[in-house]
Amino acid sequence: MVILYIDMDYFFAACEQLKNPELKGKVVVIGTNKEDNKMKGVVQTANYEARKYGIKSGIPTKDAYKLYKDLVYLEADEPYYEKTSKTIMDMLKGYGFPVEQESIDEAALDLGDVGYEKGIGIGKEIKKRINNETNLPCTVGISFGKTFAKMACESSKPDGFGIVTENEITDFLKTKPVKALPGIGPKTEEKLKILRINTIGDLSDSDPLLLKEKLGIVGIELYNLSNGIDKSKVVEFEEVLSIGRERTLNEETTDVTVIKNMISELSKEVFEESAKKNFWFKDVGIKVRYADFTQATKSKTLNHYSSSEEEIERIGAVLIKELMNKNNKKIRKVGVRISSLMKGNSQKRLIV
DNA sequence: CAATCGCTTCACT
DNA sequence: CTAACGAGTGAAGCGATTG
Repeated sequence: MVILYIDMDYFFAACEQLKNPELKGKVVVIGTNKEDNKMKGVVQTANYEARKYGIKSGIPTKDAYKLYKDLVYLEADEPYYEKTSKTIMDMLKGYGFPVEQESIDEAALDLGDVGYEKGIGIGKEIKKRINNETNLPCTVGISFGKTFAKMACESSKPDGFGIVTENEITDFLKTKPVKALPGIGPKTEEKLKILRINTIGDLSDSDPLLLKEKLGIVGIELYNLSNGIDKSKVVEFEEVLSIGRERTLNEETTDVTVIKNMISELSKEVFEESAKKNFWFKDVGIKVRYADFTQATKSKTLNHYSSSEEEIERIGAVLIKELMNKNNKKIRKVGVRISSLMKGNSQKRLIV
């Protein structure tokens, strides 16, 4: 089995540099927020010039300015990135292998049993075509499992090409920090650190039962990966499980009217997104983040599938009221989400 | 006792 | 150097509830 993993390099920033070549060589940051309240947001993508100064995804924008005061801040131009993404994904699908789109700028191809030699040939060609046809840089990874292909890709960035075979996997993994495994973030890293597990090698030498106890099912998957066992599969049609929108308010507040207005706005956006994709939903949920950064959520399962904007908004209003009655802490951010989705085709109009 | 519900936690970019 | 107060999106996990 040969899996090809393609990941665009600093995708949003690269797209912006394509639109405006004058940005090349400059420190560029795409933020999560609009220009007017950019200091309340975080960095979504930073180009490599920015990364040299320690600016990376997830850090507060105001910290990015501390690291480099003359950076170029840009709002995300999602429609443009989506369009570019589609061009790339369509090209990948043209090869006829199963393709899983992992995100807006990542995809995995299952080349089946073509062997590494042919796989590398196809990978090189794809990389070249992406460079030629979009003028954007990307990195390609090849391995015998999706997760390992992703890791091969990650470790070859930027503008690289990484191959890890069955024979090489043990050496490839053993000295890397556990954080290099997809799915291990700060929290899991910390839990493992307490167990004195710092590298993937440590993980492979650890007791799987202990991992299961401390991390649940995830622990077993990590144990397998650390031992060179990658069960992940390329899934062509990954189904969407939920659609949500959340937004930070201009100022922290306990004002019901302000909150309800935001709920309406978000409900509308969620509805539009679901209508565009032709989804019906059976669950509506809301989320708030208080001024102290603690979070709370509340959700309601309907007794039927719905496709009504009014219903999202109405339930959202009820739920937020229940949440606000419980305490009157200031609210910083609210979110609306629908889940238990079903394609609303004429064929299946299920009333439960 | 398995499926569903309601909610929290976590990992990305 | 470390703790910290930063957005938005989504999936997964888990205990409680229910039929």
